[in-house]
Amino acid sequence: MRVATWNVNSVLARLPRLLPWLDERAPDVVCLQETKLSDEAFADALGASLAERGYAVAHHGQGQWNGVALLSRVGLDDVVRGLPDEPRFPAADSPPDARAVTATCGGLRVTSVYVPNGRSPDDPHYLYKLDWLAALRASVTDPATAIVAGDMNIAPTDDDVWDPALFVTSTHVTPAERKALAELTGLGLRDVVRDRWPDPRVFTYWDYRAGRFHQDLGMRIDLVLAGADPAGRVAAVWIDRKARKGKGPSDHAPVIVDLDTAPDGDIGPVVPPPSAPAPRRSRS
DNA sequence: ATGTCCGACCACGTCGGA
Repeated sequence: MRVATWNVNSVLARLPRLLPWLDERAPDVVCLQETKLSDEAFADALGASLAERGYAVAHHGQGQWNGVALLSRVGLDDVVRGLPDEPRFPAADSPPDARAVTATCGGLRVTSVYVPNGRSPDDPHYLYKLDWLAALRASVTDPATAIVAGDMNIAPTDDDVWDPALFVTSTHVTPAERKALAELTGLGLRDVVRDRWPDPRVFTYWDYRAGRFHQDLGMRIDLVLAGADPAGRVAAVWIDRKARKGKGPSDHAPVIVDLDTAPDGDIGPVVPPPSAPAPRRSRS
């Protein structure tokens, strides 16, 4: 089962990249962030194309900003939009941002998250970010079968930033944010990209400006956090840098995780074992 | 400081957000 997360920075602007990417990578479960559409507009723009490809969809959108979605072709059940008791910004009676959507897909409880940016450590939005992370942690009730994936807007360590010195006064790297993330992973969630790729300079986001992608000056802020069950079945993990290249990319690259099928589980298509004989090709 | 992109809007340029 292939699980992916991608901050698309407007799903409408990214349609010419998203649909070919789905066809090429064939993920079974996709967490999208920053769709920037209402639920109605998302259904109008993508409903038919996704149904054609076999995806069930749970979109949680608000229009101009934010917006998250889950696409799945291994089941999509018990959808929950938002987080229980999620904080609101700028005031407690403001409408909630569309930043999380959860469903059961292929036997896993998957949440697509778009953590608040924080803007700067002295901004009220930063405190909102910390509160939101606490609500996210509280929402994970069964860590063993959970996957929390998306744009965390936190670089877990200095190895996840192209130049830590430039970020000392910035959000994304502060001890409080990293502590909030550590408390989330402390539930028993593995950062599976870091497990697989322990060296520095493994990035998922590069600013559009100043040729940052070309120079590989990025950050790793898009994470796949996996509970014991999925983490124990990780077969492959990579950051799909190809999707960041070419014409009209998002500023984020997708993160892709392949899970082996459990021996007795009903969690999706079975991958043929490597020993299976290759299909004979007819010459014509 | 800031070489870009995105969506909105009393829209054809400017602005907030990232």
